Amino acid sequence: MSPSTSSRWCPTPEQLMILEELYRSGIRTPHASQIQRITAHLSLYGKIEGKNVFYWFQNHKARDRQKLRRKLIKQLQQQQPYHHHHHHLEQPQHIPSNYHLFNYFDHPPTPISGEIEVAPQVISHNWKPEIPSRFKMESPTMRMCSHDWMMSMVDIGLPSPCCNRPLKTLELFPMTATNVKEEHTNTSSKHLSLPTPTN
Amino acid sequence: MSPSTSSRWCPTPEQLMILEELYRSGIRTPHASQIQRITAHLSLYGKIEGKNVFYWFQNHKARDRQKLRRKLIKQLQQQQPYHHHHHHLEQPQHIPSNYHLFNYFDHPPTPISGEIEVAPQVISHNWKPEIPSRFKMESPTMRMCSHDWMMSMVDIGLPSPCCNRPLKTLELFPMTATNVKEEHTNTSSKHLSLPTPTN
DNA sequence: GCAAATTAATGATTTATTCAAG
DNA sequence: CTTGAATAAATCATTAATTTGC
Repeated sequence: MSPSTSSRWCPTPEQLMILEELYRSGIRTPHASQIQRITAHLSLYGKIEGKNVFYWFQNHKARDRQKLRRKLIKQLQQQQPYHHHHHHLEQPQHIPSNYHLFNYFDHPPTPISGEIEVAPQVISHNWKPEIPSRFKMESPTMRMCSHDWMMSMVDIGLPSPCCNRPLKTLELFPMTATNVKEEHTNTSSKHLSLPTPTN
Repeated sequence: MSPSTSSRWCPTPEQLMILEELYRSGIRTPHASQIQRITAHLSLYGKIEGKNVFYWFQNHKARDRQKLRRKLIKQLQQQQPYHHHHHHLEQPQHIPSNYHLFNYFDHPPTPISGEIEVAPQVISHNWKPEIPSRFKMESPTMRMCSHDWMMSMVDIGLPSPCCNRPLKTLELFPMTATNVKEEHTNTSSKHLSLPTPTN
């Protein structure tokens, strides 16, 4: 392939440095006007289009998050193997039956005073956990498979027919493989591409 | 930090996933019986109490709404940053934030009326992605030095005046409207590494 | 040293999900 | 109930790094 007909943008070191500096400064998903300016200034250092800037931030953010997610999963899995579920654990710890009153009062006894709790949000998106086999089907409360359990919960939660969302089959529990389905090696479909791009 | 010394609940990935699945399925404010059951099942995966479940739903719902609200406000506000200092390269072209969608909207302009067109996915693999000319930048003439320019970009990107540098430990305020507060790894660049000057 | 072969990074696309407006 | 807008996740595809045999 001729170098003049490169099919995708190849950032120059200066462009990359500036993009990373912007990212480091907090920009994650720039909008149209920002993309426009960034593109204009980065074009001083080489050929670039707005879509390149857009894609760069998308990918960088996603892969940053992916990295962090993987790190956290590893940490959490190595930290505590979570002993229990031995005997009568199906007794939950002391739910005062006035919990429903919280819904009315909406004032927790220990007020979370405005600050943002980070922990759930950090790892709040999809990820594929790896459940050791000893956690699979042992406890008496796990007789129901979790999909069924979830369905029953949703059933209770939605007595009125307001949410008929199809509830696409999300894999809550990976079946057997201890594979965190990342690192997808792209040896799957390597058919040759068309020879002459119309550039 | 050891989990035994942790003063607050730290959800395991399994717990978090199940909670999010329940949330996605429509549960927003579970009542006492639901909380009880959810807690019972989640306790298979780690230490948890009913109040954790309760608070999780409260917080998740609130932050979901907050995120949406801020996103909408932001994207409305970012339509007018055009009265900055000097803008002789400002083009009236409107770059939407979703560049990728333009492949759908743009390339098959329905040449044949009255016939169902072939689904774009069928032919999209060998499609030569060329952004229409209205997205292409003209050669910029702005010569602001990159530091000042970067600051202005960050200014736009950060409506909150409190964070203009990466906080290493904990970030209480979201920098952009829609991001999840993950921390970045600064060493992702292979071509250049910036020695983090602003400290 | 060098290319061919292989692997890792990353740019570019597609798909799915969300909320809310119509 | 449908659709629009936005974007995150997943995937595809190409380039760069690197490994390997010579």
